[in-house]
Amino acid sequence: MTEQELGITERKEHNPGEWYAEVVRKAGLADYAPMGGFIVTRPRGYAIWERLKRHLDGWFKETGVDNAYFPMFIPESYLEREKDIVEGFDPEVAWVTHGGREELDERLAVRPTSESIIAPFISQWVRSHRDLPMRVNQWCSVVRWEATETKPFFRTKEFLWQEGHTAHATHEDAWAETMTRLGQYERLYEEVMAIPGMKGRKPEHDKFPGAHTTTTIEALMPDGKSVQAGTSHHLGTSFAEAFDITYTDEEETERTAHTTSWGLSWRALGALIMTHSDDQGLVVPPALAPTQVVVVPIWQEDTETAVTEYAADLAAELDERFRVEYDDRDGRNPGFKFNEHELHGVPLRIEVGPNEVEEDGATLVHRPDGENETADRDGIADAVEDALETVYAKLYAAAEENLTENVREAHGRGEILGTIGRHGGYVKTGWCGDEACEAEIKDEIAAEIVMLPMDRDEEPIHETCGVCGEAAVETAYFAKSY
RNA sequence: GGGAUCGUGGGUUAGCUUGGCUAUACUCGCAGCCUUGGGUGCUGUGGACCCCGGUUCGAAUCCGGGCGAUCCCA
Repeated sequence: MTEQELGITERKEHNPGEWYAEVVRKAGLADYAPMGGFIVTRPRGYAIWERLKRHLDGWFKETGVDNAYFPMFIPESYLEREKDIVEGFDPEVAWVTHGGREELDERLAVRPTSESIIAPFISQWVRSHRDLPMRVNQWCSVVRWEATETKPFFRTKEFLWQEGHTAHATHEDAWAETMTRLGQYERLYEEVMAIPGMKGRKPEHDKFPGAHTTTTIEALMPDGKSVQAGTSHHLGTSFAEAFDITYTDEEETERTAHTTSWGLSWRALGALIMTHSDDQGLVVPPALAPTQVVVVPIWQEDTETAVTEYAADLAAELDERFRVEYDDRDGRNPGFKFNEHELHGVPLRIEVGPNEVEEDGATLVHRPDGENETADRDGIADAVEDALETVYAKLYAAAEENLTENVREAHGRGEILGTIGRHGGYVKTGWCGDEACEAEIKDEIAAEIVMLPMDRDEEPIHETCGVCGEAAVETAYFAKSY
């Protein structure tokens, strides 16, 4: 009874939607805001976002990206300069029409994305080929007034993200940039979040408005749905033309630049929660956990002094290398503390009682599976380091297994529908390139083409389209998605 | 886009069919006591009927609308 009130009551396997909502609330990550579709990100949730951000931002800076900040409002006339952007985002733009009591002469869009406010400045800043490549990134929030249902972190009307915008001399340079950023997103997912991803292209009809190519990294959730985990767009020259981003080359000829943009949002948090967490609550890989290690002292009246001194000393030593919490709260028994730290997703728990003091050791317990190990007091920090690596490895292995077991091949309408319906996951099949063939699957089972192979010239796995039977031009990956 | 379920202290909830006294219980917070190998016990105390309108002598309960949440289908 008590357990049901404080902990997670829904089972991940039976009711993933409700389970997810419970983890988000009870692990203290977010609350619902008074306006539908908005959330309040609580310190525990924001701390994870900050760590994600720190990793990615570091890699950006190492690879020539500078941070900047642009206004959150975009004049309507700016937004209209690239017609695809207008059409693509029109239904979900929030507008500011008044400043105080005064109606504005020109209404202002709350940025749904910032190409149209950043590009005009890149245009001013780029004069010669020596100014290229030009790279700016901003960490900010954007607003998209989605009509669809919202879910904390996965889909909210306002969300936090980073958006990078670059200009390059050649198509090839821009392509290299696009792939560099996609690679960094993949690295973030794999190394930091312990989630394997698959890289690919979006089909024509699902590209970013106006883009030459939209690339994506997709991650598979345990309920069989795919998440677009990050995107990187080669924008070609359409934005440069619309916003006049030109440069003078070595021969003093004026040329149009090639631009890119790329973004990763707090949807990554949603994917993280959904992937690793369980019926006990949140599970977070060590690299992201606000608290990596919790030390819980366990004593009886006559052992109190010995145990607490030993445990406090141990915690202090570990604190030099890890993010450590020493949980010496009075009036809470160990069981309570264990449950609470499991709910909060602390990757490693260290139990210290009379037995450990006696043996000059410590008991290390892994969050993902409750596995115990004993470590010597000497060299405890190295043992903790190893244990944290083991925790990461366990999480990655489980996620990787889920992915590899859920990429299947199918051919023919019934087989595609049946395979997705029965197992979820990805189904690859030949595709003729016609959107209508995707629509046919989508209408039936709400699965769509989430990805095409990165290499345009790759031979399709089947000679004919899995839906209509015409000649296939490429391989399509169908999946249900968030 | 269509359908279903739901909204009561911070959390979980009883009461609603058949309108009626100070709105139930657990948990939680605070003060104090107790003390620890998987959600310990005791005392005191704090805190709620999603919003607007309607019916009525009287609405948490009935009716209408709105907002919000979850799930299923397209």
